[in-house]
Formats: sequence, C-alpha cells, structure tokens
Amino acid sequence: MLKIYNTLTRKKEPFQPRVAGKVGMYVCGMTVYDYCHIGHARVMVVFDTVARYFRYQGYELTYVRNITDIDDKIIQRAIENGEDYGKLTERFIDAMHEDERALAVLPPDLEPRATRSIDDIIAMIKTLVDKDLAYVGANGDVFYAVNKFKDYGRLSGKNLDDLQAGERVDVDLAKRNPMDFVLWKMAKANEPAWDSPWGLGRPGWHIECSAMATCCLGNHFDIHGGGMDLQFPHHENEIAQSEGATGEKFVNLWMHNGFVRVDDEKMSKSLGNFFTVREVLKKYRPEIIRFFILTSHYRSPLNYSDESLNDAKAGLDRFYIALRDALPDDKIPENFIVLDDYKVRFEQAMDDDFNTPEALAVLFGLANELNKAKKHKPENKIALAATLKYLGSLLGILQNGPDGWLKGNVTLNVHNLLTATHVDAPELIEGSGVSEEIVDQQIQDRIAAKKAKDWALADKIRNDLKDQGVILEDSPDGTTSWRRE
RNA sequence: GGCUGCGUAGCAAAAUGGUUAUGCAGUGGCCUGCAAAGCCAUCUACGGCGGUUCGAUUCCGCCCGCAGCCUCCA
Repeated sequence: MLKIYNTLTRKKEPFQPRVAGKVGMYVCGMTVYDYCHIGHARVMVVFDTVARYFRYQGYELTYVRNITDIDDKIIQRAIENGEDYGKLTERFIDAMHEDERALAVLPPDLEPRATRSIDDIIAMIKTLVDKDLAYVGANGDVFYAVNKFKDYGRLSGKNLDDLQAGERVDVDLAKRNPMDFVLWKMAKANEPAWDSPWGLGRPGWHIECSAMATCCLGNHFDIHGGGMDLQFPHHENEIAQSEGATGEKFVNLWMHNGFVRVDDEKMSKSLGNFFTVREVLKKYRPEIIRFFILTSHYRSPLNYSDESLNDAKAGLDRFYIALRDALPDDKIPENFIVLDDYKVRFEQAMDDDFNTPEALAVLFGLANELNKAKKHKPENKIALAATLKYLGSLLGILQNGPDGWLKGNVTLNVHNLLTATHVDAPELIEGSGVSEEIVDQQIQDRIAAKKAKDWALADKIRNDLKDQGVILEDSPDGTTSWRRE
C-alpha cells in the first residue's frame, strides 16, 4: 500500500487516486532564464522517480511539468543580454532538456508554457474578477483579494495576521491588502505583452500554474508537487485562485521536496552558491548526480559537496563491480522473473513515501548476494544480477554497461552537453586519462612479466598505471580487468 | 517575532518502543606472488534535561542548536 506524505495534512496518507487506476500529477517546473542547478536537478529526479514508480505500480499517470517562460527575471535578463526574450527562453528550454536527458529524467507527458496558455489564464482571472475575488488596483494591475478566500494559509500553516506581523515587503499602495498578489500585470513600454480585458500586460506567476494545471488535469486532480520554497506563497496562492475560480477542491495531495544545500545553506540563485548541472558534469558523470540525489529521502535536506559526490561514485562502483561479468551482453534476459524477496522489500521501501535510501539499501543487499553467488552459486548469478539491474531501472540507475562505467566512459550526448552542442545520438566515448589501448598493452606486458615471475616489473607496471588513475585487478583465471578511480 | 521541519556513530543516511540498517572510511582475517576487488568479522550512535513505560534513539514536555518560509526562488 503506497503511502505519501501530504503537506496539507502533515501526515503520511495511504494514496487514493481520484479515479481508480489513474493519477494526475502537476509539478512546478523551471523559470527559464538560466541553466539548471543541482537544486533544479533534484526536483526533476525526485518527481521522475515518483512518476516511474506510479507507472511501475500500474497507474495510468499524466505527469505535467510546466515551463515559466515569461516573468520579470526573464525580461530583465533579455534586456541585459540585448536578446529577444523568446530567443532567450528557447535557449534555456533546450538546455534544460539536455540536462534532463543526461540525468535519465524521462520527459513529462505534458509541458505547458505560460506564453502558450494566455487565453486560459485570462479566462481564470476574469472568473475571479466576476466573482469579486479579484479587483483592479490603483495602478491598473489586477490583484487577488486574499481576505476573500477563507482557507488562505491552510497549506503553509500561516494566517493573515501572522503574515502581516512579519511583513518584509514594501507596501504597495496599489493593493488593498499588502498580502494581495498580482494576477495580471500592466506592461511597461517595450515589454512583451498580451491583450486582455484590463489592457496590455502579462500574467502573474501564480495564476500561470493554476491555469495550466487546471487546463491539463481538470479542476480537481491528485498530486501537486514542487520545491519546499513554493509552499508559500506560490502554492497557497494557487489554491486560492483555483478553488476560488472553480468552487471545487483543487488538489488532494501536496508533495514538496527538500533543498539542496551548500555548507548547510540553501543553494539558490540569490545567494550565488549554486552549481549548474553542466558545471558539475565536468567533474562527475550524470548517474553519479542522480544517485547522489537518491541517497537521501526526498523531503530531507541534501548537502552538496565533493565528498558526497565522491561517495556516490564509490557506491555506484560497488554496484557496477557486482554487475560486471554477471549478465550475458549486460542485458536483462527475456522472460526472467524478478526475485520476489528483493522485489517485496524494494516495494515496501518505495511504498513508504518513496524511501529511496531504504530502496538502495535493499539493492546493496542484492549486490552482496550477487558477489557471493559469483563465487559459490553461479547458477543464481543471472537471476540476482537481472533483479538488481531491473530494480535499478525503476530508480533510473544501473543501466550503463558495467565495464564501460568502470572504465570511466561517458555517452557522447552528455559529453557534448558541456559544450552546449545539441546531439541526440548517444555514443560512448572513452574516459579521460591514459587510453584504453595503452592500458591493454600494459596489461599484456604485465601478464608476460607475471609468467616469467618477474614480480618487480609486474608491480612497476601496476603502480605506474595506478599513478595514472587506473586500477588493475587480477582474477583467478589469469586474466586482468581494470577500472578508473 | 510568527509558522514549518530537523538534530543518529569519522562522513553520508534510513528504520524502529525491547532484536544487524545500508554505503564510504577504519581495524582484523580469508583470498592473492604481492595487490585490487570480493567475502567474513569488528570498532565508533541516537543534542541536553525531565516525564510516560517493565523497557525509549523511537511517544510526551521543556531547553539548546541548525535549516527553511513569512520578498523572487526547485
């Protein structure tokens, strides 16, 4: 029985789809004026893992993740760059998709964009104005009248009095209440603008998501997700807008992922302590990033450091060493059956609010069993390895060829991402450092030295390679395999 | 100030009212020409103070510390 923590009730709840067998899930995506950082990567990976698990459980999932492609920061950046704002957002949408592919994040089913949803946005604002939940302010902007919505603050556990007591924003004289937020913003000269009943302008951020979510999934749907920081005011405002406009319940279950931190501080643009995905990819392969994200529970904070990433690499190496030489062609055989014991434990972990650290612990147990089977029970080897690789696929990991992984190879599309060239065909390229040919040649020389019992030469070859980051491993049958540190 | 949430061994990170988490690192052993990898064993835990209980890291209260939100933010 799948249980999910609901921010609305602050409890884990048994998951009950609105319609049997179907799930509608909306996740707040990126505002596209810059490259994705590791915090964005976390959202993508977390909800991708959630989506994979729903599908694995047999649900018919509609996964929507929007793109905010019009907003103050976008306009500002476009001006700074002297670039058309549409060109700018196209560029960063492409970049985001590249990052996504690198991290083995499957594309959402629908990816609505604010600028393509203007009619729906205007319609929703109009309804809110007609219902007297919104008003035109002194400056012509349209605002939501927060005190007209009685449940305002329910999601974030705040109430209007407390909020006003801690007010940090300059009071906007155009608003009736300082907490009121903008639905439609009048355009300044030369800003991108759309026609509306209130004049030329553009939508506020919060209304975009309400309109896009409702449009793609209906007035009432199952799950809405996003980062913790969106809880207030963004998601609170979405509830006020959508429920205000439709009179129906908006969302059953709210999921919020924790932050990525650097030195125990939130990673963010404003603090400037962020690492972009492509920056990190210069140093670590994408599966390491994904694995790193999965090593902590999605609601916990995740501290980013070289040490954590190195640990993640070491953990993955352990899996790939176990998988090495375990499956014919490194493929899961057809009509294989997942080992029930591990499957059950894996599902128990995932059913408990997507407990990926626990699920990984199950996989480590499996790797241990596989290592033992290789030596003592070869007849079990394939079933164990296939189960490991299969369960790994549900988390979006362990799908590389073990030998290639251990030799530090990386796919071409990831490699090219670093130079921002668009490439779709994944081709393997060699890991950096001493070439495979040289390593293979050295291994042959060393085997000859070993035959001649010239241990000094054999050890010298091994040490020299070690200095270049290549580790040799002799197996009992006289062959030598190798991997990069 | 208000509202959330967190505090687990050297590091990372789960579960749990009484029993091995797990990974990395350390130590000892097996294996190996020696290593590496693997296997086996093993050392480091539950912020502090009270309460409930036969028994609490786990439940409750208080305190201390940390983070987030209350402005745009994943």
